[in-house]
Amino acid sequence: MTVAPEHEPIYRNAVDVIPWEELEKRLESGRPLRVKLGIDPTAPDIHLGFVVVLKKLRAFQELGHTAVLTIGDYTARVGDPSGKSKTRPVLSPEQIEANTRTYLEQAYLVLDRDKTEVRHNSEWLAPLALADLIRLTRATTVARILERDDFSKRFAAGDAITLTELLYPLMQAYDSVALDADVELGGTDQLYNLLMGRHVMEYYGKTPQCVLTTPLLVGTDGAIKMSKSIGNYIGVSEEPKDVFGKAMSIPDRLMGDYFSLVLDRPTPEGEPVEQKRDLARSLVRAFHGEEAVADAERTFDAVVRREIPDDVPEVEVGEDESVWIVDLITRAGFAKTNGEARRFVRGGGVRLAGEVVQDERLSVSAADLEGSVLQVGKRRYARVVVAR
RNA sequence: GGGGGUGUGCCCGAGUGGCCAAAGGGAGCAGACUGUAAAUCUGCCGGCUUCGCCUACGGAGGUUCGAAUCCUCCCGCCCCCA
Repeated sequence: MTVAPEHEPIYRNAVDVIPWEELEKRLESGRPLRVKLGIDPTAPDIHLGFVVVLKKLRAFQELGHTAVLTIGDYTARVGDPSGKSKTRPVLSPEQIEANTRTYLEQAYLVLDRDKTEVRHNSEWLAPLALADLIRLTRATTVARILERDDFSKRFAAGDAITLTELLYPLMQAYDSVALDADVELGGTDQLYNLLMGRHVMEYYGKTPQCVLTTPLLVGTDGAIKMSKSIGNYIGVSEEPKDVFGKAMSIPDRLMGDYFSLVLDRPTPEGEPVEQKRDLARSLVRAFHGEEAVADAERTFDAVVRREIPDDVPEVEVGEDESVWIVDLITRAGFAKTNGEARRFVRGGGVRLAGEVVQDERLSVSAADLEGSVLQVGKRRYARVVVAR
């Protein structure tokens, strides 16, 4: 069996396609496939790492298939205890709903709204009775669950694994049963869960879904996969200037990944800096439109040249105050504690009106401060305004 | 149900009565260099208007002039047996 050329966008960059012959057969059948992608509404924003798999879903849509975006509202309510011993805070229905809303809005930056079916897994998980759950648990065995890499590692390391966590793959798999998924997409870290979907569908007498995984995008730190909690992410709804700046801070060696996985085009020829500018512009364009590009780039250049950007945030001081420099830094939100602010000054990282502040005890009257720009570190600025 | 182990700063991890705000490493932040890259070097890295004070070594008590270090109880986690 060979792959039809028009299906190339489906397979491009895919890591696992299981079983590919079956997927090919279904693609060939001419019927619109139900392509499932699950998202957990645990954080309010989508970042580039998720865009990778969204793009893949989009590729299916382009070929006329149905994207089934599955919101894990029920699973979010239970609270996924994955990762170490900390139980994640259980989200309230309101938070979940709010997250879902922004999620969808952002997802439609990539997806075709008209070919997207949005479902919530509370729809079928909430009504499950204990007997139903027990039936579901019989679909697999402890050994099978534990063979999964992260579980086996944690088990071997003697870390805690809650029963809820063990149930997670089953719940996700049950989503596929309820949705009659033809294909389920996910990052490579989802492979196990996706395969569980196949297994459980079969157990319920359904035709097992095909599974396709996409690579995990490494974050801006160049070290590990992009994640909100690590802070190495670029969010699709971030300010254009931040998207641009963060893109410029990605290590050179990741250019190829970003072009191919996020922008879906080959890395252009040229110097690394130029490639990166291209990337930065393209990202801003994709999420904020062409008109935001020039401005973001201008701001970036100004910051690099250590000029003061046009739109600096303001710090307010009282009319008659004499303001201590350390306090000013904290008030501007550049330091969480006075101690931290003090350290910035000691380290020579603070400028006021262009002058490096030498003495952490410096105090300046509000009148003298008015209009001056406070700079902390290389690229954080605030303009002092007097409240009257 | 029984037995054993363990709990240190963002993370890992030393420390077993004073010299401990606590070694070392990682992460992070700031500075130099630069392309908001990589590598390297330097400094900082509990709080406080800081030559001092306060809070801290799972929690609560206790012993002591003095405890992260010793004792008691409690809690969490892990392992083994049942």
